[in-house]
Amino acid sequence: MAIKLFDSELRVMDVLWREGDTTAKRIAEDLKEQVGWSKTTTYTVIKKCLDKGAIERRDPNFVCRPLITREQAREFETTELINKLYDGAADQLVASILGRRNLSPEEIERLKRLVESLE
Amino acid sequence: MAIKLFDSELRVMDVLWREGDTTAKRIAEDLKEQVGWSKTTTYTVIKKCLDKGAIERRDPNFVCRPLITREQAREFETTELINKLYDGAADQLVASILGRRNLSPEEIERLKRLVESLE
DNA sequence: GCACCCATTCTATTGCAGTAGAATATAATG
DNA sequence: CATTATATTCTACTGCAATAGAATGGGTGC
Repeated sequence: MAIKLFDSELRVMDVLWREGDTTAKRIAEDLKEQVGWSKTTTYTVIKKCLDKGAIERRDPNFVCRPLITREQAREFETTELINKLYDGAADQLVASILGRRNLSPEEIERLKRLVESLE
Repeated sequence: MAIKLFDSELRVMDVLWREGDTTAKRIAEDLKEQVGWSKTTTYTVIKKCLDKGAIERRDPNFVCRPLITREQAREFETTELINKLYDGAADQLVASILGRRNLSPEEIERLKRLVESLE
């Protein structure tokens, strides 16, 4: 399940992740609204997603269903970043973020609890 | 200090981050070795870095010095990722990594201490 | 001061993501 | 059915990152 999704494809996926199974028509309407895409652009990108197995099509009505979860996409992109800039060490990325001090007190609190819950 | 560095540019920067100030000639040699780049490719990319202020040139000898730190580049790219896939919430990214369970016990231990040291 | 070699710049090519218009198929309507 | 409108596909264009060859410049030994 390691598929690179391009930015345009992520836009389509994002609609599906937020709204669940959705007709192509509806996706096109949403993205027209959200990012001004022509509807043919949306259909083209949907096709790319289908071709690479990121979504599947159900008929009638060209209903699109995501086959990749948001978490999978996150993991893929994050791993890519870690390899590109953090020498492949995930904890370096985490350390870097924690060291930035632009986290809110609430975020810190949540993270503390999260880390403690490990193990 | 918010400059987007492309992958090719990051290769040049990486040499500078690892080795410190370095002549263009030497960078070209390194990257020829490491990634098989033609030396003109390296010079072209160095020029891009110069133009966007990521490095500066000292003469004689075309010595390149990085003006952007590795940490700045990391922060930029990481923020980009967070905005693209994590709804702009840094802690979601951290949570996602922590939840992956491909961290070693040592890493977990280090992170625990790190998080606890936050205020 | 000239010829040669290497350093550097200039200019061009390529590949691909992003975008959408033209063409076609399918569904709705009278 | 025939006609129109809408949904869907096909094909093409564009911009730009990546890469490098050709052209130029500058130093060095003779």
